[in-house]
Amino acid sequence: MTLKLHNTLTKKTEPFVPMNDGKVSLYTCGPTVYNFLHVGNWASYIYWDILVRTLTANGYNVERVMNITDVGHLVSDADEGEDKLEKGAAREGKTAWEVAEFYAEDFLVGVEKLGMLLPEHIVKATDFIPQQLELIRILKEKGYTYQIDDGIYFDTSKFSGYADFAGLDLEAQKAGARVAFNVEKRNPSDFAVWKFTPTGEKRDMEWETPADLLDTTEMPLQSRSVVTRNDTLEPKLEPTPGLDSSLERSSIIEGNDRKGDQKNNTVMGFPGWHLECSAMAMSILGPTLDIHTGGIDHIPVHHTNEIAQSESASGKTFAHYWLHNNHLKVNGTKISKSLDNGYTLQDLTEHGYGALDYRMFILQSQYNSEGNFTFENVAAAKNRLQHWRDVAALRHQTHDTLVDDSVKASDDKAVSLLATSQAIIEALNNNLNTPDALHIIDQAFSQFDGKNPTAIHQNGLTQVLETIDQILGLQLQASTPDIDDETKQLILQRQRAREEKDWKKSDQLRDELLNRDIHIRDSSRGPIWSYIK
RNA sequence: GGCGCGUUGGCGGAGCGGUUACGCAGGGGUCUGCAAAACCUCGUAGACGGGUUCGACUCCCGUACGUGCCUCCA
Repeated sequence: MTLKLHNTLTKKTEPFVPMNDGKVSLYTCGPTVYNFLHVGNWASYIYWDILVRTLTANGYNVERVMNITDVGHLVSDADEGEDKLEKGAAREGKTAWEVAEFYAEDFLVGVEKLGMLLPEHIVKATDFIPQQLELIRILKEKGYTYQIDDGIYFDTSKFSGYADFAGLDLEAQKAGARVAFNVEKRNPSDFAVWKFTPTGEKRDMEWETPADLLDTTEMPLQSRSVVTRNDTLEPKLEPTPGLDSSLERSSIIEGNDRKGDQKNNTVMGFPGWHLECSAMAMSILGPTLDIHTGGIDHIPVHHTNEIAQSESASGKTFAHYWLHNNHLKVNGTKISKSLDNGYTLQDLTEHGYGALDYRMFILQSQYNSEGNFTFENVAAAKNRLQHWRDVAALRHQTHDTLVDDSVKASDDKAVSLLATSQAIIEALNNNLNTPDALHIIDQAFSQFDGKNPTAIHQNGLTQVLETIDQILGLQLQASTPDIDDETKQLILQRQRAREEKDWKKSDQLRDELLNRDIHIRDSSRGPIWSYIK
């Protein structure tokens, strides 16, 4: 069966056909590194890791870019409010650069713990400032941008079909809007590609705005207050006449270290959040991508804007396939700061769950369905994974001096296991149906339950484990190493004691094995060991 | 207020217009030195009301509830 994926662009599940045979270019919206990632963030990256592994299993050579947003992502996706990085810096008494580095590092640690493959390119927004400025330059030359007091904006009315991707009803949204928007914007949906550093504010992260990007006729009046319209509860914020003068405001802050900048007519600024993804994706992978992935929340704003600015600049389709993961809920409700339910990997550890237990939990739902995180549900996943590890440990116990693998090859188990690997891939080819893949594995593993380990075809089992580890990344083999010779001796000694009906000694030895985290169960055909975890 | 999505057994969660999903948890039984495991077995899911159909959990409409975005939180 060929790979089928649900494409947000066409709103259909359709066969995946890449631009170039055997090659796939993929862009994944990465984290904004201003805090620890929570379970919902991680879910997204686990699903896209499965996507990459599935593409690879289908024979594709995947080139993937993931960004790390370390500048410009404002508290609101709509370019209002504070910069998340600068806010994080203030909170922790560090610079934005330090905050970004710390959480970017933590992200990579999490990626490893969760058994994810590293993208070919992990890139920071701050390392692609020239490319972002170049993209603005192209958009400006083509007439898609305009400048207002606080930045350079993209005029969404000039990109026909702006509302199509997300199925937006712009008029209805406008009418229903309950908050202020920057009244200088030509359209409520217009977004900043470059924001000027507000007067009086010293940012850790800011860059010189190239002169050719600025409107020469009307230099940005940095210090003018942003006029906002607010038609709800807040009092009207009408600009006070007289105070709305840039010169007056500027003079108030003359004493700061930006005085020199002013003299040179240098305008400092920083990129808009949407810009970085387009700039990095296109500069590394070219103007058109095979697949672009991200969270479902990005459809109406971030990805809509990415498409608008990318396609306006290049004149080409930005991405053929758009995949979106649904959100994970926690205890039946959404993850939000105010509820303090954004559990981190550290929280999981404190509750006794490992990263791979969490990975298993995530795989139990399909990426485009709404999952529900509870510790009870993670416990269920942990038990399932533990069972799989017990099966994986059987591969160390399949030796039988009288019956080797070649004899067992006639056993039907080997054959059915071979089909299992293919069945797993086919389940994933059906729009990454991970729950179905898990079901197939359970079915295959149920063959081993109650079987004498020496009857198991070792190569067959090892091959299936390899497939599972490759495609689902659950590290079944790495987490179940063979036991050492000394421990094996203890097991043999215990067997002898049991044969002599020396129950006291055999129980003692069992306790000693428990101390080594090895659990023994006495099957009708001899002892079977497994790991305690 | 506007736009959208969802509702499957104790919990999680798929496929499918007519045949067991599966997992976790739980009940009963067999086996066993004990323990554990294993094996057998049980619970008779599809929010509610209509419609289409020979037949619907699966398609259509409505109602209720939940939830998401538009607005600060992925």
